Amino acid sequence: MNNIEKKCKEKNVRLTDQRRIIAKVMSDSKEIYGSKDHPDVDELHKRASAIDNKISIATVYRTVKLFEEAGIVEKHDFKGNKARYEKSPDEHHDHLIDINSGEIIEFVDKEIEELQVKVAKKLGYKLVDHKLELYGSKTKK
Amino acid sequence: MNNIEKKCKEKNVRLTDQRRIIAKVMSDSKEIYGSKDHPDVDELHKRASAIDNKISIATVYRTVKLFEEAGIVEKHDFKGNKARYEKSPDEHHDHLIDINSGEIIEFVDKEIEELQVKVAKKLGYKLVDHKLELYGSKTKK
DNA sequence: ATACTTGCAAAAGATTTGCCGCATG
DNA sequence: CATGCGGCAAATCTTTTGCAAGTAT
Repeated sequence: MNNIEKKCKEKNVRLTDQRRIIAKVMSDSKEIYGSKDHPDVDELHKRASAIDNKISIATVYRTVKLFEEAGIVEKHDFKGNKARYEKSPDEHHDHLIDINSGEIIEFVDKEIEELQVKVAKKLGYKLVDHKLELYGSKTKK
Repeated sequence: MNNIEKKCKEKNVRLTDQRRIIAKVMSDSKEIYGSKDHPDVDELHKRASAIDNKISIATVYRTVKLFEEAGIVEKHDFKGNKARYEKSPDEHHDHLIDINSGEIIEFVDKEIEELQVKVAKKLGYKLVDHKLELYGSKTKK
């Protein structure tokens, strides 16, 4: 039983064949495709279809939304196009997107995290969520 | 002649009646609606229509895209919904969005800015662009 | 048994585009 | 005059939804 299935149990999200498949596809995502992998719904549907070819894209949409609301996966709206998903990481991280290759690098910077809280507080707010995306091009060395 | 019109001249963006109207609406945006104002295309169309009621929404779409590509306005994809626009500020800033009221507060934090460059460099990248959005709720005092 | 899920196709919401007459430089 | 622009409606793309039938607990 993968991580996502466990979380479904915890959160009382009913498991079905389709959801199990989508859970598996998302759980496997990184191992198979590397750290750059943040699939969109189409891609998830493709991968899920390889396991069960009658799964519909509507179900994929419904399932990622369900998982997102349960805090099981994270949705990202990187520049421009469709939403992309990754399973909720154990520790939070942000993303650097290679503007040439599209590759996504995950990173954490404690200092930046702390400063965000501080900035919000200074403005009279409690920080609830944040989004930090860096866009860059590889330094030719 | 407003700021946006000036920039159009500079960048050789041809001015037309419609574009002048949209430029004016965006230039006025802050003065009229306050710092929270980051209108979406519908809203821009509404405001433009008040000046010239035959302006079409397709033109608004085409114009904001044109302005964006010329670096004259900035496009934001805040959580979830449609794109919102503001005229390119003289100095860059980021946004804190009040998750209850939708109000948008602009801020700059030099330290965070510098850390971003540093993080990118550490990962082997030159920082080209970034997006930082804080989502928070007002601290009850 | 009952409430929740799924697949399908249709609908919806946002944005883009083809065409053709019209304006701008 | 030549090139580019604007209006309209149709097209596209992504995501959501109504419905009838099937499934999980």
